[in-house]
Amino acid sequence: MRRDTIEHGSAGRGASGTAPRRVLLEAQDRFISAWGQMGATWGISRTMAEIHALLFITGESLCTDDVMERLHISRGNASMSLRALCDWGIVTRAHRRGDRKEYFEAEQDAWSILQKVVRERIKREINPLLALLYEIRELTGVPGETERAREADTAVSAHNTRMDAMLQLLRVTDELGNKFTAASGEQVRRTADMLAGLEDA
Amino acid sequence: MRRDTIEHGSAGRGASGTAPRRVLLEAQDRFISAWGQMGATWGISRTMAEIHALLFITGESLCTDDVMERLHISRGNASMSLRALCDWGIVTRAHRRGDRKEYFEAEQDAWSILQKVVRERIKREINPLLALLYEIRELTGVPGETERAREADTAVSAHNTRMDAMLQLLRVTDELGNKFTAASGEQVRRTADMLAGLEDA
DNA sequence: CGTGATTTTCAGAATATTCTGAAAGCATCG
DNA sequence: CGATGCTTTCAGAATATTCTGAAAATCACG
Repeated sequence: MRRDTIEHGSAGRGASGTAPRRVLLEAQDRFISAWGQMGATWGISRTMAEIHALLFITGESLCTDDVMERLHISRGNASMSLRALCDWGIVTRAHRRGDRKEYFEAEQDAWSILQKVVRERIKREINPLLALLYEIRELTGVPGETERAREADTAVSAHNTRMDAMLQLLRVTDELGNKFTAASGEQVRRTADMLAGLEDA
Repeated sequence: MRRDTIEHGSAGRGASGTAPRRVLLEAQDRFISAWGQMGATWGISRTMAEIHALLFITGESLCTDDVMERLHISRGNASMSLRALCDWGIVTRAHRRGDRKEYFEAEQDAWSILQKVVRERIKREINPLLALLYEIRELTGVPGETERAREADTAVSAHNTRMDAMLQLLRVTDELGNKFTAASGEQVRRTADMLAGLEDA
């Protein structure tokens, strides 16, 4: 994919912003790239991650055209990606009085972003997987019952052991995720500070 | 992508296996599909995840041809994917005396698989991202120093606050991941059992 | 309603990823 | 060595994903 770096410089005209401003724009661009890259490796479309990065790092509410211009993407792409970000709950729609346009802003609390992403991924990916695995597990005997006939079959019983181990792992992961996403901002903040402290020790 | 379900049935000939065996094969196939699907949504190629699922759920050591046949994939694909799984540390090469072929087997402990995947993803994805973000953070002032000129600039200082929040989140995540991947099997098992218990409460 | 501004949708184009198969590489054995 | 059996590599094909742009839908307001 083509990814051109934007020149926020003095190229051309002299009045293109003060030095701190140029540095800020450059830092934003690099943040956007880094975030986009990360999104891509975790199964989120790069553009979606970039739009999110843009809204987060500028902290402003931007309209579709702002996003299109800054990221060089089409209207359709911007529209669809923004909607998806809203569905994930990490971007919200906003309006300005006397302006028909719709503006978007990103959740500004980093931990809250993570909570929302985790919540959504559990709901969309872990839970359906768990349901499937339970279904598959039952093909080879109900876990509770001790089925004589099947317990005798070494292959089946080994299979069941493996399935049960995987199910436990997913259940625990699911539960841990639920605990985390249910935590209040205060709880998360205190825990994070504690863990951040540990790391220096 | 085309994904055909394999018929492990009595179709055609009568001697195609006992009933438990057919059920086992069906359960394996469905596990493989589910696992492949999950891999795909988490940024791992579907085939790689499927091969891993196959090796895990059968518990056997299989050679390249076994994998090719069961999953209907080409030799090249099988070879590359198996190598990648070995690089991730969740599949190991094995040999049988009097046989030149190479066999592969999957780590059988589910928690250990997760530990290895987490370790690798931290190393490959979180750490480089952290490095990038530190670099970007320094464009707008060194965190420690109180730079008068820049502190005055509201936009820059808000930017720095956001960057610092994101950096803290990633540092804590990284550290948590390291703690988890460093835990012994015994520690993990005890913790998991504890958490599994909590969930029923 | 009618008009103009804005947003959404979606077929087809562009791009990126994954897969194949045949050729090249590498051991091991006779 | 040279043949044999197995593995790896990689260019090009197949497939999946993402993006575009223009048409259709929606909306706000007179």
